Amino acid sequence: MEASEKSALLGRHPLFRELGGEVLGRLATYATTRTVARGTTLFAKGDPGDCLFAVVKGAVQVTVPSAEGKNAVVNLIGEGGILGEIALLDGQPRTADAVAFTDCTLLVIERREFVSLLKSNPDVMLRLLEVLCGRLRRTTEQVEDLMFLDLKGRLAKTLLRLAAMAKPDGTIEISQSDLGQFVGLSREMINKQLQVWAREGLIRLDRRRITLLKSGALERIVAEE
Amino acid sequence: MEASEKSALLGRHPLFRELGGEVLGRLATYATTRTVARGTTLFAKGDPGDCLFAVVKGAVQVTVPSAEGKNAVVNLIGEGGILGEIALLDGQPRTADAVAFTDCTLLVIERREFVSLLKSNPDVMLRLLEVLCGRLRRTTEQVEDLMFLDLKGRLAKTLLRLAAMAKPDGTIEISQSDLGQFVGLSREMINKQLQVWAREGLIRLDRRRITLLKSGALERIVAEE
DNA sequence: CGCGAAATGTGAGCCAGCTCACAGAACTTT
DNA sequence: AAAGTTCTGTGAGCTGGCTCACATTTCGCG
Repeated sequence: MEASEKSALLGRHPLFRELGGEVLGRLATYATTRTVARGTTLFAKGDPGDCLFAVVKGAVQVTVPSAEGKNAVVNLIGEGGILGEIALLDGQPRTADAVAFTDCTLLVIERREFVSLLKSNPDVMLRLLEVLCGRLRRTTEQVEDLMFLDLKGRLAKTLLRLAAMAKPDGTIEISQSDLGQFVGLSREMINKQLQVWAREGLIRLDRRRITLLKSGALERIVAEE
Repeated sequence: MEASEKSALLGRHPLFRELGGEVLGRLATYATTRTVARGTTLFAKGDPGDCLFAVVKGAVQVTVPSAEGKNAVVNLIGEGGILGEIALLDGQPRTADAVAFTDCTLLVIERREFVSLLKSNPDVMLRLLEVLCGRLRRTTEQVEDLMFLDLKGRLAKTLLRLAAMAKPDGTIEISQSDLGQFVGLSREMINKQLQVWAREGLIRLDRRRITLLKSGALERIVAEE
């Protein structure tokens, strides 16, 4: 990828939006592009965290692994999102695994570069604070959901969230087992609930695809708990 | 409380540690002291967040309320901790309730003051980034725990965490129902498990007090899941 | 001191979500 | 087109944690 292209890509991200052209250019020259296939591990929990990723195309899954091989998805970073900032900032090991959820192209920025950018651009730091606040709100909400919502509520909420990130036609491309990991519930139960909603006409099921037909009804299900 | 006293208190907090005396002094004159009794609500979820709290003495419980009156504790901020920074930073409503867990004395800093401090002191911003990273790690860990640990694991972990915050004699002063809210499980189940551990000699139970006798054993319980 | 409130201890039964165990369907590889 | 592999659909039975319902103890206080 060309430097000017990278520069344009980075500039599109909220974190870097306000940077002047020349700073952006410098950052872009140091950023490397990486293209990976679905399923590729970008980093694993416990690794030293020495770089920041920006998603140019595709989506990356952030998951925490359990002792017994089960994974729980804590976040899905779509186009224009960044990931890996925490370990980068505090120098501690990574808290989670990151795996390409689709084929992806990414920009990788080394710690050294990023830190020096931060030091010379307080605006970026402010932006970063905002990004972290957003993350914290999301994660706190997830704690709430785990404590207070049951299968229906959590599943409905997850579907709505995924739909919001995906194509605007309300179609979600995901296998039901993957969906189970997003929701944090067993594949079988997910399937049973989806069947119910399909019979009620709220959604449409195809292989590796879910189409939301009545999002309003799903929203009501989330709310009523 | 006197200004010099406030100044000293603030200076003790990691967030402000590196500030020069005169900046600290200015901050201190604008900070107001507030003393509240156990159970006082500092703010509620949904409120506009226009101030930052620093805990001088006592501890503050951060909880999220559910529709049906149940509360789940997401954090406990002890002496030297701060709270309320998220809503302050991003201007959104508060994500959670904050209630004095013990009698408390607090310092309250208005948004206006804090933001101007931030702008003129990039060091503080860096510190703040660290604080947020820490919060995010904690919250993510809580998500993990909710997904992967059962009653025993979560209870053991909570006990260890509370013990680490409390007096060094390994004694925790809390009612079992409050403990239930910390762990996110029913008071009855908490009680039954505590009984088991008491019989096994891992802990000692008194009214509103739990004493850890063999923390090692509890740590092992957390680990083996 | 005695009464109400708060905190603890414990059994009984319920139920959401889990696991296990398949069966069929739909892709993909050779 | 045959043989995997990955998905989906579904029943049966188990179980951890919940709720409900009390009994008991301890504390605060008028």
